[in-house]
Amino acid sequence: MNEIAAPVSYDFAAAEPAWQRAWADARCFEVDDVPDAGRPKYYVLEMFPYPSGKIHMGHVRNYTLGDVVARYKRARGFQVLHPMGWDAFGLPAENAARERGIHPGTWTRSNIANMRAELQRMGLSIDWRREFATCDADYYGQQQRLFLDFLAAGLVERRESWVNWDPADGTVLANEQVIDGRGWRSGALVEKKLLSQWFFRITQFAPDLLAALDGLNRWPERVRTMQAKWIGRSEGARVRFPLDVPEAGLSDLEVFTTRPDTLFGMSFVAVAPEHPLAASVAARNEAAASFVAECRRMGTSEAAIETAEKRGFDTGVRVGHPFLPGRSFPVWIANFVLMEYGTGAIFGCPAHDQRDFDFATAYGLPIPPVVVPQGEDAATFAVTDRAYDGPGLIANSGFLDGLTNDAAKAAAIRALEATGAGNGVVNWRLRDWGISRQRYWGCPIPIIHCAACGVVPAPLDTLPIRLPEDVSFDRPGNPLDHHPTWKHVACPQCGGPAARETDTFDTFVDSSWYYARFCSPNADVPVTRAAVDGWLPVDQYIGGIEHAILHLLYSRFFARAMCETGYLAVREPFAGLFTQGMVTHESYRGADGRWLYPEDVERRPDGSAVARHTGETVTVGRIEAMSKSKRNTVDPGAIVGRYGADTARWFILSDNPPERDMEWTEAGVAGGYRFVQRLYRLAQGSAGEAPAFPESFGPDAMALRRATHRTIALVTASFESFAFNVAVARIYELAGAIADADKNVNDYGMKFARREAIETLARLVAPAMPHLAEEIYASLPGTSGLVANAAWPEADPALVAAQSVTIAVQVMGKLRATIEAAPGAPADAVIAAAAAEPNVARLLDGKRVVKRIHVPDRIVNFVVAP
RNA sequence: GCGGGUGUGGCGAAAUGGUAACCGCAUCUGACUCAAAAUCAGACGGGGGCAACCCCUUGCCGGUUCGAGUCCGGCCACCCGCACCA
Repeated sequence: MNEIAAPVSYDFAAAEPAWQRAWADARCFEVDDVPDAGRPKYYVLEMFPYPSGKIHMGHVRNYTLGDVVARYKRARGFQVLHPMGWDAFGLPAENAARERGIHPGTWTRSNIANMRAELQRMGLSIDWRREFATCDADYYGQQQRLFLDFLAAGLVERRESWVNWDPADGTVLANEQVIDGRGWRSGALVEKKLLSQWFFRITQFAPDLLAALDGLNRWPERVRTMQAKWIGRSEGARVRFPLDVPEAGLSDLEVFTTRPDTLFGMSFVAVAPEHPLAASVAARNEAAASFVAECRRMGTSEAAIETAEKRGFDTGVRVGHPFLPGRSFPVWIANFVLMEYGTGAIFGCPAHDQRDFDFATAYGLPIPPVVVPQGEDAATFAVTDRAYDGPGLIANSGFLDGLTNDAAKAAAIRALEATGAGNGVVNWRLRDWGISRQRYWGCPIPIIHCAACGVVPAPLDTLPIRLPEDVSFDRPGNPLDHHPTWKHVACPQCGGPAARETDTFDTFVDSSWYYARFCSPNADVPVTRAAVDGWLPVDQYIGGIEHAILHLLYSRFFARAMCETGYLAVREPFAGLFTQGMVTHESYRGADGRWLYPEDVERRPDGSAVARHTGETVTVGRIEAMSKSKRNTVDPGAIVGRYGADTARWFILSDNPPERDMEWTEAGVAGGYRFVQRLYRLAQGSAGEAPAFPESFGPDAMALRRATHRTIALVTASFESFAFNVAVARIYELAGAIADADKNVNDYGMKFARREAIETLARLVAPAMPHLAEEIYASLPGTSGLVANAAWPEADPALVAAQSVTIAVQVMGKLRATIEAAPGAPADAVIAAAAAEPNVARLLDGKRVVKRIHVPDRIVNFVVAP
């Protein structure tokens, strides 16, 4: 990094804190819990941060984007709710406690203090009075109350279930937190384990969560697609196959299929290793038991990676077939059948399903074809190399013969329903949300377990159930569980000895309703109706794409659940969603292969790089997302210290479109810094006197005024569409136009035009560079108050309208000349002028013009005969 | 495999179906300076031509259109998400 050696005219280090104080003193960004009915509201929210200790560039980008929107909307006359808080529960605090003996609360509070100061240095327009952390008892106590209301409303249930067990963290993970068979945080291989767990019944809302995606037209298409796939609706049938001999207390085996049209092509039935029937067989058959145990070891991990090999175990159990009386089929345990999907059992139709085909081939099972593609003969068609899963006519299928797939599906379902052997159903991929975590640093689940009364909700007047402070992390497992006294309480029902639930909520619960709490953060109920009715939904939510599924789906569920329990009227919490790209940087490695921080590397003009202190040669690696492991991070604090917050914000906005990944470069920041200084210097030229509106303007002054008003219109349009980089380009142009004008006459009209341009510039850059904007605005004569409270500039339509337009002249679609014309000039005159252009006339000479295209103020195109 | 996205100068990029490359970064040249930095001015997709001008160029091939970066069809590459979902 190069030091800025030049004499600095704008002292951002003094100005930025001063303006931040001025905004705080004027309470510019504070709004009421209940918005004014008379003014439009706008709720801007960025995903709140986990208090890891320091902000990173991803935060800077996220909060800069949100702040620009908030300040812009405020200038446009909206009352803007723009809050900030902390997603403060979670495992890192416990890790810090184990590793360094710091209490998780102490660690978290000190991180929050640090990060709050860093965010405040960015000059964000936040109503800090609304700040809270999810580890505040005021917050998580209300969350406990929500849970109890959800429980009473039938939205929560407790059940035994196979869970994903993270042996490294000693906790349960949701399916969504298992990535490639590994814990999303620890990276440890996940095992299957049977535990009693609390579940939010999110599947109740599956149809609504899917259908409502259509209405979220201010969400990125890909996020909606990801959610739709995650919810995973599929139409099919449940089919019951009678067991020849009852097994596991079952007289039949239930299967889900989307292909009831291929029921006559059945070759076998297969159940998941976790299926009760598999357990029952394993109980009396050692070989089956060892197969099941092997599958469990593989868990979701190896299986996901080694997708190829299909393995199974023939249980010896046999089932009948609803359409084929007298026939019987084998029941296998198969490693590719998922207990979590459908009924945990399938019927195998190898001819028309590739997985079943692979399995049947491996174990020598029959492959009877029942769907005949067009052009094939039912008598001779056979499936040999791979399954045929395309369309065709049904054959070898009794009453279904000759039907199309769709007709056969319907007919098969009718037949199943008539005999009671099955029925048509819609199946969902979405699973209920398991929320129990065996951890200390989370919100305690407000439940008491009594030997006599069973599961008893904690009485409302005992909330919040606070975490105990005196906990030890000197042994593995959950400190709440081995706390000497905390969990021992009297049963609220019978008064006998009972124990608190020692599990805490998944931290995704904490972040599923914080947007609602921000509306009335100090209420002694979870939310107050007038506040949430006034402010929700969030008009613009901004954050990373990594939360496209989990956090957003859970929040959508919570809004629905809070509607059902009377807290909200809004079922969709986020009307608009913007997903920003990542911040990337070059990575560097020393000769010995270790990663180097950018601040320790010097780029040479020839493109090579050396270590700043040792001079050793450095290899420049890929440009990738900033990460601690690659050490390609840049500390926002250092950047703000060296260049100021406005420069950092400006560079972030100017570099590229915000939804794309941006590359953080030293040259880019330095460029932003130069513009900050340039703007400041330009503004000095209009200090000192306040010109009144002149009687007339010279041509140069008029040109500058037109540039000013055109810029207002263009920047406004760009802001509306999140095209901040385009807005920046237009602002650069206006700055250039002022500098150009300074070379010309400086009459009275020009003085006015120049001052108007400078003031406009200050207001236009205010959302992006709020401190500099105030500094400039205050230096101009005739201004008063803060830009933060000023209205957005209005473009004068008369000055925006072009005085003359450049019309492209084409011959046969190729550009041959341009002409100037008055806007709206009649077609005849424009075409005549175009034809008179020497270059055009030359090309038209001797040719027959068959068509003259004229698009007003745009283009003339002559089409000539060949 | 399925779904989504992206592909334009050295780089980040711009462009209601209507002058492709605005603006910035980097680079080069000039002014200022003893000198450098900063600042200011200019050049900057490729090729041809003394010039006027001409040709080529938005991943590739084709189509629609007076006109395509933009719309349609088919490929290629890369990125992201999901993935034994029955």
